Amino acid sequence: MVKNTSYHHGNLREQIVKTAFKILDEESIDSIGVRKIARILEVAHSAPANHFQNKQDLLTTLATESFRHLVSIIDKKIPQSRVSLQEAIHYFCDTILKYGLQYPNRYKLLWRTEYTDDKDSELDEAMEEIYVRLTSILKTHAQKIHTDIESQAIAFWALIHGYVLLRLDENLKEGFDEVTGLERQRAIVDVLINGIE
Amino acid sequence: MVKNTSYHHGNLREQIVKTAFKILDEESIDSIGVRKIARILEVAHSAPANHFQNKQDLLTTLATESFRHLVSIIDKKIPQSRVSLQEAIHYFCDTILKYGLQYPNRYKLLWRTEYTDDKDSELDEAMEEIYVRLTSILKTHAQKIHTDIESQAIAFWALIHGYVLLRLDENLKEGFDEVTGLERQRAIVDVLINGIE
DNA sequence: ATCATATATTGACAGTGTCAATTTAAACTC
DNA sequence: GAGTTTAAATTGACACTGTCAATATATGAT
Repeated sequence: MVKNTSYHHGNLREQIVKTAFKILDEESIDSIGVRKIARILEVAHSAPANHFQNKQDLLTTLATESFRHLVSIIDKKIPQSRVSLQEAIHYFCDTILKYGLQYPNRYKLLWRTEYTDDKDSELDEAMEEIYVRLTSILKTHAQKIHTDIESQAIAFWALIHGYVLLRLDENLKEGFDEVTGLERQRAIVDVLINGIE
Repeated sequence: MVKNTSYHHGNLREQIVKTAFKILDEESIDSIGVRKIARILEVAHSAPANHFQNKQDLLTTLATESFRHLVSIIDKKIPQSRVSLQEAIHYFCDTILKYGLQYPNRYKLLWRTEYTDDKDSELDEAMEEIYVRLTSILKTHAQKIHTDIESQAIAFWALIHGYVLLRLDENLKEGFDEVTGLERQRAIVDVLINGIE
């Protein structure tokens, strides 16, 4: 199915990324291995080296693509400026949570810089786009906000980011968060919105 | 120095934990290895197996001890009930951030359940204590808070936890958080306090 | 002093990531 | 179209890793 009679694979790089994502989604970050991927694709254990310098390079590619994917999701139905600040913030936060719940390991990979190459400018720029989306929401409603917009952005980002990770790592002990779905998230985000208005 | 002329090491378990913490603090979670530790302690590569079933078991011990350590720090000068809610919350959050900045890899290990044994009840209980500390602060000032105390607790915890991780993972892009020290943290926590009062 | 137990050793196995040297296929040039 | 260059895949090696089984040794209890 994947095997190709020709010596040259043709689109091996693409297949490697695809397989790596599959392992990432079905298992974990640490389950990703270059030899394992090569075995799955029925190719020599060292074949991936032609397309990725090393494992970190591969993970950096996964992170960069994931960032772009997430940004594209956000942009798909980004609220117009006429909606309320609350609506816009909730849209942003809901999208992040939804993505995290759907792709837990991708979400973790996005922010764990020890796995990726911190000198990679493409990754840097892809990540930056997330912050741009959030700050632009706050800026369009700046008239409602008193004081420092940067602190507000960091506050919202820390809140939603922390909550998503707590959910993904199952750090909210039993009974501590039996409210599922988006309800809890809406509640805590509302507290913060209440704090800035 | 570590080497002991006797066949039996005497306190090998203790030494393993100590060495593991050293590697954790100076390098990373993934740098911890049972063979590596054995090499450092000049014992056979399989000696640690007598004290820890496997690597996960060792990491679970590190996490449990770290939780207890963190709780002991919190308890050392936990504010009395007479201080303001704001003071009490700031004390809690500052302590968490300070610990995270001092022991970044321990902090990460605490919440990354994929490294530890999620069936370990000791670890569970040690973690639970953190939440107990936070909720008790909110409860002693319950009169000032309107609505759902659980959501408030989760909101604060998500905010501080998220902020600490953003700092540790260096996810706050350049210029996005040039305010160092506790200043930024105080600012975002104040926003949330403002939201609940 | 003997025996049981706890602890440490040795050796093996299947993995891993990353090199270097080699072979093959495709692409480009004359 | 033939010859050469270049890209991509292969093979083999190296030094690691965690874990298991079999063995050896020392300690503590009887």
